[in-house]
Amino acid sequence: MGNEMIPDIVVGRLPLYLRTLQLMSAEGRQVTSSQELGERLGISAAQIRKDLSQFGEFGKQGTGYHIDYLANQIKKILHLNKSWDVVVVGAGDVGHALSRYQGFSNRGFTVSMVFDNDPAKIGQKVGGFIVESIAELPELVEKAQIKVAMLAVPAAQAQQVTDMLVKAGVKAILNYAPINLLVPQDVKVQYIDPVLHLQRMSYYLE
Amino acid sequence: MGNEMIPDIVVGRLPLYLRTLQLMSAEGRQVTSSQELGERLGISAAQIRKDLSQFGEFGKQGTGYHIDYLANQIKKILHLNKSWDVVVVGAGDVGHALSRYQGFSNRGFTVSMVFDNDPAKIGQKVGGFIVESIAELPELVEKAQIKVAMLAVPAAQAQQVTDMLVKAGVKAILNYAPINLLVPQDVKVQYIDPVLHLQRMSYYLE
DNA sequence: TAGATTGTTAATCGATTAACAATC
DNA sequence: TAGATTGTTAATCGATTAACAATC
Repeated sequence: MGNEMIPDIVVGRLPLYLRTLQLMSAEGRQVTSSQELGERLGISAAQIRKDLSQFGEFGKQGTGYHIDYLANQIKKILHLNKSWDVVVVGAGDVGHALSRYQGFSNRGFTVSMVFDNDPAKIGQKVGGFIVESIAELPELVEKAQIKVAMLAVPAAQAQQVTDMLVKAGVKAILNYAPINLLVPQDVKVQYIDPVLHLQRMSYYLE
Repeated sequence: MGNEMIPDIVVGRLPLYLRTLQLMSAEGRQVTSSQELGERLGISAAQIRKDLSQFGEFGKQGTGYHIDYLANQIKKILHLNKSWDVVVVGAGDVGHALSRYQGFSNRGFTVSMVFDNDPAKIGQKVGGFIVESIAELPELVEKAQIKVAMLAVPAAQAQQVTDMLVKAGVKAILNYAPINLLVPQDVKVQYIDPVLHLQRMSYYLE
C-alpha cells in the first residue's frame, strides 16, 4: 500500500534512530523531540520528522515522541519484533568475534550456527557453537529456514559461498570479505570493509 | 587549490575504485574503462568519470585507464603512498580480530599497538602485540605521532577513550562501539556497527 | 581512417531544508 | 491560554545521468 517506494536511504537511517531511542530509554527517559534526536545524531530535526512521516504519525504536536512507543514502531517497521536467526560462515578471527558478540541478541538477531571448511576447525567449539562443515550448510540452512547470514571467509571464496547461501534461501548477507558480491535482485547485501573507512579518512590527513 | 570542496561522497567512492583496480591488477589486467569499472561496482560509468575528473585527467580517449597508473594516482589522492600506523584500543574479540587482520598492511595501514584497561590483559600477547595499559596511551600515542585509531571498547567507555585519543593527537577514528562520538571538527570518525546493517536489511525481509 | 572512450556541460533527478498551519 | 512541536508543503540544494565534442 504505497509501501515499497520508500527510499533506501531513509530505511538506512531508521536503525540509527532506533539505537538512539533505546539508549535514551536505558537512560530512563520517556519523551524526546525531533530536535533532541537530531542533535544526538548530527541530523536535522526536519529530516527526522520527514523520515518518520513516511511510515505514519508517531508524535504529538507540542510534546514530541514517546520514546518507547516510537522505538517499538520502528522495530515493527524494520521487522525486528521477532529475533532473526543468523548463521556465521567462516570461523576465523572475524567469524569468531561475530559468534561471540553480545550485541546481537537484544537488537533482533541470534547467531544460530557457525560454518567453516577447515577440517581442523570443524567439530571444534567457537563462541559456544560447534563449527559445522560448509558441506552441511545447504541442508542445515534450508531446514532451519535461515534468511540472514554473515560472511567472514576469504575474498577468494566469498562468491562461491554466497551462491550456496542464496541457493539455500538466504535473503540478507552481511559481507566482511573485501569484494563485491553478485546476487539475485531479491537478495540484499551489506558490506563491511574497515579498510574502506580508513582510506576514506586518510584523504583528510596530511 | 580548489581542492577542499570535493564532496565527501566522492572521496568515499575512491577506496572502492582503488580496491577494484587492485583486484584487476592482481588478475594481470593492464587497462580498463569507466564502463567496465562501473559494471564491477554497480556504479554508472558517467559517475566514475565525473568522480575522477575532480582530481585530474587520468585516462585516454579511446583507450580508457591504465590500471596500475590510476591505482597509484588514487593512492596518492588518498594519502596512501605511505603506510599509516594505527592503534587498536580494546583487546576484546573485536580488537583481537583487528590486531590479527592481514588485510591492512597492503592497503596502507599498519597496526602498531594494542591497548586495554583490563589488568588481566595488559602484558599479554594479542595478535603479536603486547597489550599496553590505556594509562600509557596518551604518552605512547603522542610520542609515536599516531594519527589513526580503531576503537573496540564497550559503548560506555567509548567517549572517554575518544577524548584521550583526540588529546593525544589522533585525527581519524574507526569506531566499533555502537554509539555516536563527539569530536572536534578536525577529527574524522567512521562507524562500524554490524547490527545497523542487519537491521537495514531486515526491513526487506518478510 | 573508424571506433572507442574520455572529460565536461547541461538536464534530470532525488534528497534536504525551511517554513508554517495545525494542534497538543 | 501560550508555548512547543508535529506533519507536510514548497523551495533549495546537491548528486546523478545523459549527451557529445574532443581526441586517442
